[in-house]
Amino acid sequence: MPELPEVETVRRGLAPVMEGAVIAQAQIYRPDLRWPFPERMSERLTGARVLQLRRRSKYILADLDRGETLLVHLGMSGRMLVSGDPLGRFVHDHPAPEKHDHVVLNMDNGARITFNDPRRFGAMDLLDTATAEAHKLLASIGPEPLGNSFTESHLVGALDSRNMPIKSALLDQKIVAGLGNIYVCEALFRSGIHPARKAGRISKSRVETLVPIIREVLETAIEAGGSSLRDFRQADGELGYFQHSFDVYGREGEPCKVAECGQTIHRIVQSGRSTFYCPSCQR
DNA sequence: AAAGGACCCTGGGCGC
DNA sequence: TGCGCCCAGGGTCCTT
Repeated sequence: MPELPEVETVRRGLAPVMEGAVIAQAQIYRPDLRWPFPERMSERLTGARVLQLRRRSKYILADLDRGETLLVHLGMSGRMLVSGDPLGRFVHDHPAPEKHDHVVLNMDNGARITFNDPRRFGAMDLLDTATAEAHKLLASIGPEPLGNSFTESHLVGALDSRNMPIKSALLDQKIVAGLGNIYVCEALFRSGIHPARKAGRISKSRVETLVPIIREVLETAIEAGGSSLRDFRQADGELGYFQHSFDVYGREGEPCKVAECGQTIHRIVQSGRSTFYCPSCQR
């Protein structure tokens, strides 16, 4: 479910009920997701105050007041559901977990955050806050696309002499953080670049156009996701995803949205994943 | 070092 | 109603 905009939407949904609150009790219903949970995770979380929620790429980072940071990745199907009564009294009841509920954080303000993930490609870990960026999962991730270090010169340099298709290159988190299958397709469509084109053989000026386009695609998606947050129970970001209408993603056989184009959207498979594009608009 | 494929896991949709 | 197949927003690991 989550690319950068959806993860940011989840972070924004969780922040009001988690930041400043204490994890009164952490319930762990299985020993692992993608990897085993860290040692004594429940004890290390229970009683900790959440200082702030951050995001790095598709990871949510919850800095705790004990020098540790909870790292959360949603994988393909992970959700963080908010329930309970965050503005009311402490909720002591512990309803039976629903299917695929793996971790529940009962906050001292009455909010309950449930991590639900059917496919279990998600992950959780606890890291030292001071060295969080050096953590194995974060160390080699490229620049944040909405940050200052994602520049035209960075992207030109990162793609230079790369032999892989531009589609695969933009999915590579070392080149730029946070993009996934949907928004890569959308960004390539808007830039007019064919997804199979070799990354290193695209002209400098065309690569440069990708930078503002990627920013725009992500920012627009975040704004759309934000509108689904009015009901905080939908902090999982799902509405932000598919209520959005994409130009190409998932539109195989449907008409290109460019006026007068007349082509239909095509689907190809690149490194095992679907790519949607307009063969007329993208060269 | 770089590129491509298998693999992790569950569930939904489809054709038969 | 069941079965088998394909597909899905992510990422790591292994092989060339």
